[in-house]
Amino acid sequence: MLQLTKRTEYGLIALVHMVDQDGTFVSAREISEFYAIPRRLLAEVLKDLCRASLVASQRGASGGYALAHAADVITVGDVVGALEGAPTLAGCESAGPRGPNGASSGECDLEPQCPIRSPLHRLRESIWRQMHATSLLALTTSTLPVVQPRLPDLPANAAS
Amino acid sequence: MLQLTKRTEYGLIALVHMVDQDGTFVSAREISEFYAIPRRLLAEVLKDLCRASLVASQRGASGGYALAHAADVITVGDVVGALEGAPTLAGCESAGPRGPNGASSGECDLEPQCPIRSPLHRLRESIWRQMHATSLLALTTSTLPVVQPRLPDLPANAAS
DNA sequence: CCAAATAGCATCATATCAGTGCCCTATCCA
DNA sequence: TGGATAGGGCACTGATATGATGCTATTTGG
Repeated sequence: MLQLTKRTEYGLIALVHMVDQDGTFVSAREISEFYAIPRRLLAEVLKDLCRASLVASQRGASGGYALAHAADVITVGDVVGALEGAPTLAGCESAGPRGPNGASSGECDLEPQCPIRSPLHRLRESIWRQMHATSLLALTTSTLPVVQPRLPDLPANAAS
Repeated sequence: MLQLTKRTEYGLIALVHMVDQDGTFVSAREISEFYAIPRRLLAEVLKDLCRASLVASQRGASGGYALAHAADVITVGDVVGALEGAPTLAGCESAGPRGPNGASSGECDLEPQCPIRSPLHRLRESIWRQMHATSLLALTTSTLPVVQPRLPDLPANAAS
């Protein structure tokens, strides 16, 4: 559906929240109450982020979570990858190992040949790159561009 | 889940197939057999593409579908928009009308404030732009770059 | 008239996801 | 030392979207 899951959304919000509380451990309950996010669900998300070493956890009373790295190091791509895996766009490219030329060597479910596998690969990687070029710091400082390199203007041939 | 639906995948394949059969009407059955795509599902997809004026349909025997525009005019963004609507990334930005500055004026489900709405908007629009910059022609000529400007290299911290 | 093909609608099955509950372990503090 | 707080792990349920199919009507060419 080309949409981030609620889990990723919650994870991003929590991480951005931690950017402000620099260094201090924040409890999942505090975040969940502040943003009206279901407690347990947010806890699951933060746990996954902890497993991915994006946040550090502190158990026990007055414990909580804090960023494991600097805010300009953690990227949206990291969060997405940790919470929902790398995007695939088409089912073709699910797990096919890619050769040195970047073309997928994996099979496509659609036979005898899938005409969109390779180009969709590049589109996906482009999106993936953008997400990895967007840091938490960029999310907090809304005035800064999210993606460093400028992208081409929207072509006029967009029918939509 | 940040993944195109099967419907979009099938639609793209069908459209690319039509690029080769330039002008000639191709039946849904032919395409479905050639690529082993479920007949009925492909028919539904093509019907939606016809409603979106991306393809022209010819009813009756020896009928079928053909591109309604040139292959370099129809873009992946058009197909995605027609088959699954514009991507939203976060639930925040579902249908909020955007002001002249590009910032969403819509409400976010998460209160009192959603810290990721605006930046995610830009990310989404960037992805959206890429899709609209990728034409069917670019999908067929795999040797050409899908997106014009080069993007930064993928960081090594990509999970999975 | 018949066969082929689209148009439209309704339906079923399934995978994913959102959300919750229960129990355990760890830590702080009185 | 015990209680309260907070994370860790797991399993489970319900909702939603999607994949896939079936049936019927309508159109068109031979």
